[in-house]
Amino acid sequence: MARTTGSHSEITGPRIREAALRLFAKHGYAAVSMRQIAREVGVQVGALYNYTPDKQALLFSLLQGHMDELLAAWEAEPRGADPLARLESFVRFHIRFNLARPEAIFISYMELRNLEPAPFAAIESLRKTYEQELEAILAQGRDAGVFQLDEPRITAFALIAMLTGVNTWYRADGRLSEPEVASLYWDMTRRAVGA
Amino acid sequence: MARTTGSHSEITGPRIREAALRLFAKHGYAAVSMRQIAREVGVQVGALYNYTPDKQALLFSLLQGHMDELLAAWEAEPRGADPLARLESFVRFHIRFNLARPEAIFISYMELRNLEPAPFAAIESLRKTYEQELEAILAQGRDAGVFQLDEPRITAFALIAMLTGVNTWYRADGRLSEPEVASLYWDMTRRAVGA
DNA sequence: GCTTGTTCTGAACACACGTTCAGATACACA
DNA sequence: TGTGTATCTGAACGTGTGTTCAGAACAAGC
Repeated sequence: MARTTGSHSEITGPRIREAALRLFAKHGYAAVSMRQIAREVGVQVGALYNYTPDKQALLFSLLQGHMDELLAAWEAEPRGADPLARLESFVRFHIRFNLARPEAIFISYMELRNLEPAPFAAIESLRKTYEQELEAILAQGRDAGVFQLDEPRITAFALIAMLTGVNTWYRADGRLSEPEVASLYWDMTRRAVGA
Repeated sequence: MARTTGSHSEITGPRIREAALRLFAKHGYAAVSMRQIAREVGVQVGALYNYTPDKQALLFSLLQGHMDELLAAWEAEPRGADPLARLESFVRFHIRFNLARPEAIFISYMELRNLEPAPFAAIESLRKTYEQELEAILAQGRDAGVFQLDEPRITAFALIAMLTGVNTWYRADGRLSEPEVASLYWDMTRRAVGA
């Protein structure tokens, strides 16, 4: 009754994060207990506190990790030559990235209110950075005369909401493949911005 | 220490529902306790159980009430003569209705997972009915040759997600009025469906 | 003024919560 | 093989949870 055989922080740490992510996404942060997470990992509650100072820090860490990954992945994405190509890149990237991480996306949109003001502001700032990437593409396209829109920021909000909505209905074993879905959304996007 | 002066079910009942709606929207269903709701109403916990058999039934009642109201309001909306006019009606109705009830909209999208399977299915069915209203308009417009789209259902999902997103950023004291916002979204919608 | 039904209080129930910590065991390295 | 560190257990802490219910005070109609 103490350290168990085969126990390693490089194993237990990620397993805790994965279990927390899955449970938070399924039941909601407030509805999930630390004991539930521990049970999923196969460990006693106390052991969790070797990996997080408290429950909220665990949520924050998941959210921040996700946002960092999102921004890094977009940064690494090859960007198109012109605004139209860049917009298409964004649309396809957003759908591909989101469909690969439905749980992280879910908690990023649902559990922000469970953060204290300071952590909340930190995540909000990262999200804003991402939104501004799209907003910049839209503004450039408008200035270049390829997009017809008056409000780049609001258009960005509208498009991101539309694209993120894919996660609510898409099923990997459904009728349409992910690239097909991306093409459908790209068509709507292109038309919505008047290109 | 018993029935208090001026106490009436026609007064306390709605106040409980309003307090629950506000608190659920702000903190989430699981994070709100029955004692918190009671405190907001100015009553002891036990009194709540004159109005709901349990906590989850209170949530379900709020969700169902909201969906019924939504469907009834759309039913009462004057419908346009052709698919294009009907689509514009839908867009403006959706934005107007949602912006008037941000809290109900919020919990309708966030707290479904806190319902047991049967109540969940009941709400999902109502939501589906609403989505099919839009889907029907889109299919009619496509058949009439006024809309260019291949997938009415997916287009409906995309548009509803886009329109509902207004609630995440709109502020009544902001730069744009509600009708201005509705017109912006109507422009995007019209173009997205190729009309 | 009395009676009947409505509405609420106050206390209690059993259980779950997040968090802490001393002690015990396994691992890593000398 | 022995020593120090990393990791986990088991138990406990105080507090909060949803829910129940007997009894008390009010409202309404006669």
